[in-house]
Amino acid sequence: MTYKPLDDDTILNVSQTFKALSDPTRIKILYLLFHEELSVNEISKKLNMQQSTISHQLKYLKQLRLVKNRREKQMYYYSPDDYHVMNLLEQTIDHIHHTDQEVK
Amino acid sequence: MTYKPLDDDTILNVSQTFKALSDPTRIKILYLLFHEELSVNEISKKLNMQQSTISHQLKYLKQLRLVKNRREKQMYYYSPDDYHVMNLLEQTIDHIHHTDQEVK
DNA sequence: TCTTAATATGAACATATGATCATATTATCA
DNA sequence: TGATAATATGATCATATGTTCATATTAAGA
Repeated sequence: MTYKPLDDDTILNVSQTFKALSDPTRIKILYLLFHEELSVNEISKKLNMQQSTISHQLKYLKQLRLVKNRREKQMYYYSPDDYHVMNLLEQTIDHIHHTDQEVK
Repeated sequence: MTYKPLDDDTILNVSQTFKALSDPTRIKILYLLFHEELSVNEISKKLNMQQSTISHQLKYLKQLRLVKNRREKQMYYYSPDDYHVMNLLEQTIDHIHHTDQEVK
């Protein structure tokens, strides 16, 4: 494999992708959405967190196009919108589950 | 696929893994080491960054066991130590390279 | 139209983070 | 042993980040 320096755009793009997955709240949200489409209120109830917190994080995830939403009456239903990133998350969860936990 | 809430340890572990990959400097270091074993000085010269900065980040990566080192005379040679994480990085770089860059 | 439900938004704040500077540590070799 | 090379470390600082609070926005239904 030949070495080719990464350009700045790529590095920024990669770091943003991983940063999106580096926060516990965002991980929980994505993991929920992985299994079912949910409204903001449903997410905040399931995670027992403030509606505002969830809304802010959903906005963050939407800006990065990791989730999308659709309106139904007064509610917005969110769902994943990036197969590759969801795959990274799934892989990593699986890997950790299959690895001895006492890393410390 | 059945839904099973993530336990706190797993979430922390996952977030730490992605956080390690969320910083441009750490990405550059890991990408260099992906191709060859290097000393601290060599890394700092290749990246044109301060020795102290590199040393701090290597310590961070070593604590997470993403890199290891071996001594040779006064020098420490660093190399990757986590196949799964290096794989995540490689996958993501490849994916971004194969995706249209004009995201925004 | 008034009220309520659902969501979004902006300011504020505390904490986390990454780089830098100065200096310490360690080993090598003359 | 004294000087030098390579690396590590700790303090400091500016910026980034995540949450909260209060409030705005929007749509639906009585």
